[in-house]
Amino acid sequence: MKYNEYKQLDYAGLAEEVRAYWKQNRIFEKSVETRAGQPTFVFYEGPPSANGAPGIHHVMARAVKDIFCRYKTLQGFQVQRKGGWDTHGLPIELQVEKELGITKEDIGKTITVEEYNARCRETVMRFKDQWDDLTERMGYWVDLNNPYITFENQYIESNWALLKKLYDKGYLYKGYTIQPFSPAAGTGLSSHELNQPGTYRNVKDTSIVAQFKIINNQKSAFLFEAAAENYFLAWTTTPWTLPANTALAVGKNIKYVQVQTFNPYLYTPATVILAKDLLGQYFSPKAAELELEAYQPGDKLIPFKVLGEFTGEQLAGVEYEQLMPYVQPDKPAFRVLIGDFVTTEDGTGIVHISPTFGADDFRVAAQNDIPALLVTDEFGKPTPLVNRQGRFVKEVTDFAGMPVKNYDGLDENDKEYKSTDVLIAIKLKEEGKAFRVEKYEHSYPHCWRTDKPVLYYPLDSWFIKTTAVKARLIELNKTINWKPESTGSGRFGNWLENLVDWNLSRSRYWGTPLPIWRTEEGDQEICIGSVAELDREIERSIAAGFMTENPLRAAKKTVEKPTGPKAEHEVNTLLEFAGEFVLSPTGTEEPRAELGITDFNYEGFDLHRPYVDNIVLVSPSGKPMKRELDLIDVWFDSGAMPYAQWHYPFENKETFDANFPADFIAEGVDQTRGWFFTLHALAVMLEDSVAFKNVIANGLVLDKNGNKMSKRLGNAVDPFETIGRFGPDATRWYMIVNAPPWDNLKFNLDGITEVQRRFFGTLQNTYSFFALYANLDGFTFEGEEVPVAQRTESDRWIISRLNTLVKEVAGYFDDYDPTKAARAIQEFVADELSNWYVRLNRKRFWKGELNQDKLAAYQTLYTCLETVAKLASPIAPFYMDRLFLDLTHVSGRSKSESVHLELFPQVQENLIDVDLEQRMQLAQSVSSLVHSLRKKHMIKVRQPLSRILVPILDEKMKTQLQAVEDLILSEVNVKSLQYLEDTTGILVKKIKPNFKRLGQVFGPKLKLVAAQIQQMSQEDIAKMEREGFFEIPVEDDTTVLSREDVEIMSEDIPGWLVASEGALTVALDITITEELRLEGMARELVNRLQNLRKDSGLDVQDKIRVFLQGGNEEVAAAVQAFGGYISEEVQAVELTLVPTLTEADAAVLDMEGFSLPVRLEVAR
RNA sequence: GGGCUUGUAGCUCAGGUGGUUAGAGCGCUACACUGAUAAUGUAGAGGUCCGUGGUUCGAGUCCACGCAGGCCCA
Repeated sequence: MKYNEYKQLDYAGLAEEVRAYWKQNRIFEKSVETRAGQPTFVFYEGPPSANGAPGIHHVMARAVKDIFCRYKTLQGFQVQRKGGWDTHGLPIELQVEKELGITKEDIGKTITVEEYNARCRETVMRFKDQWDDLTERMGYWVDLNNPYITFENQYIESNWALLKKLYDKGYLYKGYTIQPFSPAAGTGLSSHELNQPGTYRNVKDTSIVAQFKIINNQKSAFLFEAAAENYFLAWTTTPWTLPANTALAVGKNIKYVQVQTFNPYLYTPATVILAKDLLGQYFSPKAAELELEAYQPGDKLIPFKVLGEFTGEQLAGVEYEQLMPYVQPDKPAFRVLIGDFVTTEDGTGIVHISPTFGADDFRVAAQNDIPALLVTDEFGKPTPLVNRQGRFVKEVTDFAGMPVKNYDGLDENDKEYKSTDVLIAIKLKEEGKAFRVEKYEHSYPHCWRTDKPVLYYPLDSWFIKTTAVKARLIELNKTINWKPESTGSGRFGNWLENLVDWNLSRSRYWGTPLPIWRTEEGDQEICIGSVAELDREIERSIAAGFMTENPLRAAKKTVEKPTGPKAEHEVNTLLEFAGEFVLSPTGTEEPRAELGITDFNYEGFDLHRPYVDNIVLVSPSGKPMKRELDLIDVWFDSGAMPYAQWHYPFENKETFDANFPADFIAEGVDQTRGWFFTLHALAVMLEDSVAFKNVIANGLVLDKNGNKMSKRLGNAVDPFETIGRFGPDATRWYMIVNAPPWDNLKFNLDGITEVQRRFFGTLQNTYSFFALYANLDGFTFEGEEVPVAQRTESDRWIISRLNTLVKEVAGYFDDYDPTKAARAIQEFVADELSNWYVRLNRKRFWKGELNQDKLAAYQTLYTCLETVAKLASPIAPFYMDRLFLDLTHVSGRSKSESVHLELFPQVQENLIDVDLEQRMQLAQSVSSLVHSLRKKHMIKVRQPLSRILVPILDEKMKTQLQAVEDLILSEVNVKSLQYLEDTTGILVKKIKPNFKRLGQVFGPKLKLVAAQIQQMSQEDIAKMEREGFFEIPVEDDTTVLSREDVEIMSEDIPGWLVASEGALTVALDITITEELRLEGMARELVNRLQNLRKDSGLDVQDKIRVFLQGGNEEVAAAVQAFGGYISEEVQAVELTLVPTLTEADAAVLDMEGFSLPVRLEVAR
């Protein structure tokens, strides 16, 4: 049997062949099956959304996932990889709306929710085929046949079960969030709607800088040392929110000043606090000269005096009196907080906080336990001080019923018109609570439907009370191994530190419905946790007369052909897809009590809107309950994936237990607050556990110039094209070797070419070299292995390096650092295996019979190749599998069908020889220095030289060098190596202070000492070497230097050619004797004859007869002296000098200076 | 605006705990080698280590403040 030989390797074609082989032989499945019963390594697939085409960054992300799953499989773990699809969410809705040319407004009008959702269901899987294709082509092993799909009923049911569990623990509650709200339209607006063109407009509003009176207590005492009355100045462009103020925010590092001055409207003395940077906005420099005492009420210039300066941090916690005391809070408020959103760009550097009317305000208040001001409406429900019509509630007596913006359509140009903001300003001025009132022009959002101003307003929302487990979230996060570490402690850690409750609600259509049914008054509700429970409740509702039939058991319905202004084909598409899931009979007539959960026909109903919305349940007191219309955040879908992918807790309990938590996940760093968080939050709340133990947060894939890839800019790289051109292995290798996955990758196709040449090309060359000669010699690795101890120095060296490599690579993979693993492998293959081991040992492979030495060479090289194939197989799965199989098919050393079914190589510590690795390094350095000397003096390597001289520093160095002496001599073509032991008087030496050591002793005096050392003469150095110490003067004193305080190295040997590298010095004798000259000539002849052999198309094993034309004395002498050597090298059975050769049958060798006719005959 | 992160040769990247001549590969130039040959070796050119301050005998490395790019959040 022969090793496969390749003329020219097509990497992409090879990968396709291997892919087909895997498919045919079910290698992926076997890689999981054969590990049954072994410890599991759990991996979670973060589900991609298939509503867009995959990009090159997905290749990156998935390569990272794949590498560790393959690696752990090699380590003997069973690694199940269930694929998944994320199918809900706003992007899908927006895409559908764009395609149909509709807006959210049309849903329920020109298109039914049913049709709309059918369209979403179709759209979301549109690119599934492309995704599956890429997955296979790039070699990402994941189970595509049984993926979890978030829109399936079972998945939704699992979500419901989890929500119910949270509900039962009291973690699910209804509250509010601050959202854009249009009182004129009576509806909330999405950020998408707010981003419509024309919604933001420049308007002139009344802005107020209000004075908040500081309470004198322990916290604020430092302010009252200088003044008896102090006020905070806070600016707002929405004065209508001032009655709802409950706090003020300052910037932690912003500087604030305390300023004594006068109120400009009442002319009363006032000491105010504001940001130092903004002092100039409120106080004229011209007034700085004025005396406070000279101030007369009504003076245009108001004098001021800075009394003190503080940071925001010092002001935090200071309390003040409520500005407009209409409504009282239910817990302590009116305090200064630190807010990261505070700036000194405008205003006063102090921000007024009204938790009901600002998103920042709400968040910072919640984090600091500051209440919002609320009143109770006629239904007993808490409401803010402004109602849903945009008017003040009656409790705000002075302004009761007034619209906070001009919702009555009054003419604002009318002289009599006064906005509510202006009325508030007037009141504050009168009370001495306004420091400045002025018109302010800014950009403010307006409702795209009514053109009226939008308010930021609290809207009902369902929350998961993540803050209740905040401490535990933080604690458990510390047990997670984050790559890079900073994402876990920094970005994710900080996020947890500033945690707010998880807002679950989404006012949309295509997603998992919130399974909560409520009475109209909200006094009774039920959270449904399963289809069975819903079924029971429906039956109760039917009994109570609220429903007539149970859709979970209903007969098949068909979708009515929609009417309306839609294109015919769209209607058909809708019908087509609707048909796949519309209700069909369950076929069961059993009484409901007997219905087991799995008895439901999950294809027979749909848990999406609108079907669930049509279900009306009955409350314990007999009232109807309707579903809360919200959908839940899609992030819940993906965070629930550890449970829902198995339809847990309804099925697969054992599978779930065996696969929770994950050992490893990997996604983009942008998932920090997305998937990483929702996985973590749900696991902590539901299981009091982490959801994953190791996580790689990978960076972005940018174009080669570091710009984001986008279709619009046309710089996006097509993954199919790239893989088709370079093959998946080089693509993956490039991505991994170039930069750690968590750094952004500047993706450059040239880089793949380079990787292909440098790594794959070199490895393939090495394999081809091996295969060529192994086939000739019939080497199949049969019989005994030559004991490593009996192999050559270089064999043992490469085997030692190989084992070191195995250890390193396993360490890097274990540490989730694939880049270091790839770099180590690449360096080994290119520099050590190919450019040193193979180069030095070439002759052993093609010279002579298959003796033990040759066998050892084959075995060594084979072992290296096979081991490299295993080590690199997680990263380059196709190529390495082919390499592995090409080797093992002949050797039979493994019967595995694939390298991916193998076990990772075990390091053999006893084969690692550090001394040997060191001396080979020495050999490489010496050779490199000799090469460099030859180069400098234009002496070809073919010209033998007589000797090298190496000054040795100690005995060990000598022994080390002696062991590799032959290697060096043959590599550099020199006859002998001499060791120079007593160097005194021969070597010129250089001395250098050991700064690290001396620095610690002398500190500031180091410079003096160093100067003294550098002035030491050759005699001084010799004395120091002899006696082991040396005295030098330092200032008035002397100090004794020991041998360790300095470094001494050779610099020159007079009369020799010298080169040095660090402490190593090499001298070369370049005298060329007659003998050497003839040998050089012989080598030239060998070289020319070899070329001729090759040019004549001879096979490497052909024997020849050589006839050289006589007449040249040099040639004659060389043949005379080295005929045997020449014959052996060129495999000549005869080497003869003949008087004349006719031009017809002779070739002419160019011998640099003369021509030499020659005739070759193949000897049969 | 905030949090996190990156910035070292033309390009891609290394540079534990501070130590005086800052490295590698690619690319470029020159030379050599030639039974691995679309390979290989040797040498050379190429650096304000993003900037400014500071700590230190000594800073690419530590600290502060900036600048530029990126991500997330607002």
